[in-house]
Amino acid sequence: MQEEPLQGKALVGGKPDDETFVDSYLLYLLAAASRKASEQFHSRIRQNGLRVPEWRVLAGLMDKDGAMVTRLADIALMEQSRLSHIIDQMDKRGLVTRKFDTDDGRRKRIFLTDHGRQLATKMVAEAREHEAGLLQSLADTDAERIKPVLTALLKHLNNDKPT
Amino acid sequence: MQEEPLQGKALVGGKPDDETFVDSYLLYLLAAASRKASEQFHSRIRQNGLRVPEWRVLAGLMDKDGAMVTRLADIALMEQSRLSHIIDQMDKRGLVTRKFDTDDGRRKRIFLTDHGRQLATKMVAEAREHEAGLLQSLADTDAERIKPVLTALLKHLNNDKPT
DNA sequence: ACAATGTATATGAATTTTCATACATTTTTT
DNA sequence: AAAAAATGTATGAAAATTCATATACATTGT
Repeated sequence: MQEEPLQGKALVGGKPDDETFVDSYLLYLLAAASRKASEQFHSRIRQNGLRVPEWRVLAGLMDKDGAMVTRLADIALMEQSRLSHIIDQMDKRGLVTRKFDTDDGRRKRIFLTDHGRQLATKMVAEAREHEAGLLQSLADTDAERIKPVLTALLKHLNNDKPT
Repeated sequence: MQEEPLQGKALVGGKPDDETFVDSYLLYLLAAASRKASEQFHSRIRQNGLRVPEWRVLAGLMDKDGAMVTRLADIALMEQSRLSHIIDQMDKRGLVTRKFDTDDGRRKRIFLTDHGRQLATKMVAEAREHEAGLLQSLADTDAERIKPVLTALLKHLNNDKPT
């Protein structure tokens, strides 16, 4: 927690583009694009009394209602134990419910409640609306081609699964 | 925390593709691509005794050593207060150091220490290496075109700054 | 020159997230 | 058919992150 004096603007500031790292680093571009693109919508999520991970769970369940925990965690881009905690809370709030899987006693399957589905439906509509605006503002841009590119990347990433 | 019986595979599983939401939702694709693409490298980061946000700080400083806190938080994709906490820890570990800005007494500027720069340099090398592998495995794929597309998207996102 | 307003960072309590592991069940091996 | 290994979920303590706000300095308007 030391504090030294000296050093001002002088030393700081831009390098020539060919010396920068992050701006041309794929994983950074992905993370940055995701964060910056999502910022606005994330605040809409909060305005609806949800946190981002909860929204991801709702959205995931809209596509795969009754998903098992592990699968849902994968879809919702979070760790299993975190999902368990979040399900606890969403269950208490009456948004989702757990049911035993008939075939495999280890599994629980997560379902939207009526209330949950109602909220999810509303949010999906907002999401689509927001996305439309985003995509429209992208028209006539390179970024326009982004969806197929991301889809291809994801497909690729899901194949030769990690080390 | 209720647990009901019944319900198995029967109700679960895939909808036709045109009914799914997340798989065609831009913000989801971005978040998923980012997470899945980064997974492997993130474990490398931890193997080097860093957490992901710390790596982002190091990487950011490689490009903009002496950045002010707010700017660095933006680069490192995190909130200002979080960065402050992280700087505390990195400072204690001797990776970075705070210096007063001569021109504006409110500002602090963050610099890599020698040790920090050494580690950052090593990690950047690893990152580039890892990225090369990723890009290579992408060759002859749509995803190949991803960088320019993301760059365009980011540029766009940074212009008409949020509402 | 002085309020008033705005900006930059730090701080600490509250909340969220992670990490390691426990527990229950299923699958595989012998 | 046991035993061993693997899988699915939950749990709780530890650690990280957020949120609201304090503090300090800068800028603006009068």
